[in-house]
Amino acid sequence: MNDKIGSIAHDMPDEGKLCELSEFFRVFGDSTRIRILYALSKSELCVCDLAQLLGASQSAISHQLQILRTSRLVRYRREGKTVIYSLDDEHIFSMLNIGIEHLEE
Amino acid sequence: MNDKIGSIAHDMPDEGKLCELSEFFRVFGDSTRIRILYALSKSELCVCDLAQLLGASQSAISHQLQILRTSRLVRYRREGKTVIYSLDDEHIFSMLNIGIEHLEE
DNA sequence: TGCTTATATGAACATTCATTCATATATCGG
DNA sequence: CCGATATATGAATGAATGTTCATATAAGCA
Repeated sequence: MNDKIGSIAHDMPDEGKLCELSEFFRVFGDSTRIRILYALSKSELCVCDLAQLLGASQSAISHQLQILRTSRLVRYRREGKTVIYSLDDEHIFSMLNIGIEHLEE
Repeated sequence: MNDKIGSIAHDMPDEGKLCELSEFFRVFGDSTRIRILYALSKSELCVCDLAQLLGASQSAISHQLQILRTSRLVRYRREGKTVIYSLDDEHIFSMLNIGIEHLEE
């Protein structure tokens, strides 16, 4: 059984990688951010649309968007006074769907 | 554009569902739990093996396993003095893999 | 230049959460 | 029954985190 542990230990990604992985998942672990991501999976949206849609303050949304930007989960571009956000890649979409599938069992 | 918001609002799952979804993801958002899940994706393991493998205290592992049990991410059975844990379903595995793929870009 | 709207950001506060320590429960061997 | 080993759990503590409030930046318009 020490062999078992040894071989698993050998196959494990290093702690840094698994830490990054948990940080990646943690970003999905907040309902405001999940709702932002879900909304963006339907359409690109500006900050004030998101705030209105989610019934949250502009500041709260902006703070959460910063986290999503830092994690590279969203893209953004400025158009005049507004800034328009969209999902960064399709992994995000499959991620949401796997979660939803899991809950629907 | 109010139409846009309206139709997205209409398509959004209710807040409760999206809250469950974020809670589900939050479970993956801790490096100790991720390492437990990763180890269990290789083989079923008892608590003391997990503790040794991860270099964590028995108590810390036990507390995290309780969270994983509550979220139905792991199964367990008693065998004599030891309790053996394993992954509960294959969604967990695809979940980990999507995360890993995402980081490897 | 001044005013308004849209967005970003820093500080403070309250809450959540992971770990540790101490202790309880459970199983086995003698 | 008693001691040893494996696991679970409650309380306490310190760290991480989401929101709010106030304010800063940026763009458009008169």
